[in-house]
Amino acid sequence: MPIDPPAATPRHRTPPEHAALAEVTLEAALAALADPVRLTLIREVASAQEWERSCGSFDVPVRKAALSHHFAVLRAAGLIEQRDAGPRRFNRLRRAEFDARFPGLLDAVLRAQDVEV
Amino acid sequence: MPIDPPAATPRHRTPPEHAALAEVTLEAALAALADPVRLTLIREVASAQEWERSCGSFDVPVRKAALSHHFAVLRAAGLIEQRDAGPRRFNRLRRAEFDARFPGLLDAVLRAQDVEV
DNA sequence: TTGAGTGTATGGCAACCATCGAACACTTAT
DNA sequence: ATAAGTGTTCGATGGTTGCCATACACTCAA
Repeated sequence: MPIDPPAATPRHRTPPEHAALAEVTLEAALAALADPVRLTLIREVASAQEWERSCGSFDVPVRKAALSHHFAVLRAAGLIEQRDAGPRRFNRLRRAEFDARFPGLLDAVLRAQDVEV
Repeated sequence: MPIDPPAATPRHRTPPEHAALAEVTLEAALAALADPVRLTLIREVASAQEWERSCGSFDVPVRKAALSHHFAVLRAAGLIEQRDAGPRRFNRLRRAEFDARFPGLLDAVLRAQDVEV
C-alpha cells in the first residue's frame, strides 16, 4: 500500500460514502433497522429538521466508537446521508430515496408503536 | 419438574406455541424478517393457500434442524401459525393479525423487489 | 502552536446466531 | 412390530455483531 505524500494544501477529511439505493438489499435494510440503537437514531433524525442533528447529538447508551459504527451501517443501508461541516458530521434521513426503493417500509417502521409496559 | 405419567390414551405431540401479537416488539419483527432463509419462507407461505405448505415443503438450503429453528423464530415474531396434521406441521401467514400490530410492514416487505443482477 | 471538540479506525472481547449431526418423539403405513 | 417420514431438541462449532478502550485524524478557536 503506497504512502500518502505530504499534502501541499491542507487536506480535508474524506467525506462519507453513501450507498446507491439500487444496490441496497431488503435484507440489509431490515437488518439495519432491527437494532434498538439504530432505531432510536432513525426515529430522532426523522423527527428533526434535515441536517439538524450531528452524530454526537443523539442520546444513545453507547460510546462514540460504537455510534460511529451504527452510522456506517445506516449509511450502507441507504437510510441516512451525512455531510461534514467543520468538525461535525450532520445527518438527514434519505426518506424519499429509501421510499422509492422500499415503498412503505420506512413509514411502517416509524409508525410502529412500542408495547406499553 | 414432575414426570408425565404414562398416558392411558395415545399421547399427541404438544402443539406449537404462538406469540401474542401485542407482545411482539418491532425489533423482533424486523430481526425475524432480516434473514434470507426466513424471508424465503415468508414469501412462499404468503403466495400459497393457508395451511397448504408443510415445514418440509420449502426449498431452502438448510437442513431440517436449522429449518425448525427458523420456524420457531417466525412463530415468536407472530408471523406464522402452525398446526399439526398427522406427522406434518402446516403453516399459514398471520397476515391480518400482523398487519394490525405493524400496519403496512408486511406489505412493504412482500412488495419489495430484489435487485436485478 | 496549542488545546478542545468531534468523529473514525483498529484490535480485542463477549454475546449472539445460524448451522450441522445425532438422537429422539410422534404419526402413518406395511 | 417394524419401518419410513416428519419435525424437534441437544450440543458443538464457526461466523457475525455489538461493544469498549485506545489511538488517530481533522477542524476550529484561542
